[in-house]
Amino acid sequence: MNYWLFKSERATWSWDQQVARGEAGEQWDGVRNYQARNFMRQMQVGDRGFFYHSQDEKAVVGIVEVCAEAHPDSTTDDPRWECVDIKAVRSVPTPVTLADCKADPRLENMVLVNNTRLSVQPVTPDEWAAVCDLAGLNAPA
DNA sequence: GCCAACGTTGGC
DNA sequence: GCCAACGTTGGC
Repeated sequence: MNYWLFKSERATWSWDQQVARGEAGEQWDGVRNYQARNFMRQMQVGDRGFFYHSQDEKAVVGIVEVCAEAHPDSTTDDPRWECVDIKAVRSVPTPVTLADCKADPRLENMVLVNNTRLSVQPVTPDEWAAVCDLAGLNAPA
């Protein structure tokens, strides 16, 4: 199983909206970036991810699970763009802010810290465990 | 609201 | 195939 991080502006698609979709999940559409798309193509059902609010909150607020592998993005006719579906697993007890990540030496190489503009990115198992720790989860989700 | 970083586009 | 111009993202 692999770990990922999904960024969203709350005004565009919020964690509350994601949670409201329940088990059905929602397609992670609108990505128009090759790097981000390529990561989505690597995803498998059951992979886990962090849900991150960019711009205003700048924090990891929830855990999601991939529930459908990459398929054409229905929001465009352009065949280049694909997306996966994700569903909410749980909210985190304590949101982990970008500042928290920058301050933690375990996360100094995290993509979130070093490539601010990438909206879908991989997370290493060690980083996953460290962020879960900061989020107040006793065991990695 | 500004600006830095970065990706994409298009002219040559 | 290079590179300048431009647009977008996202932190501050």
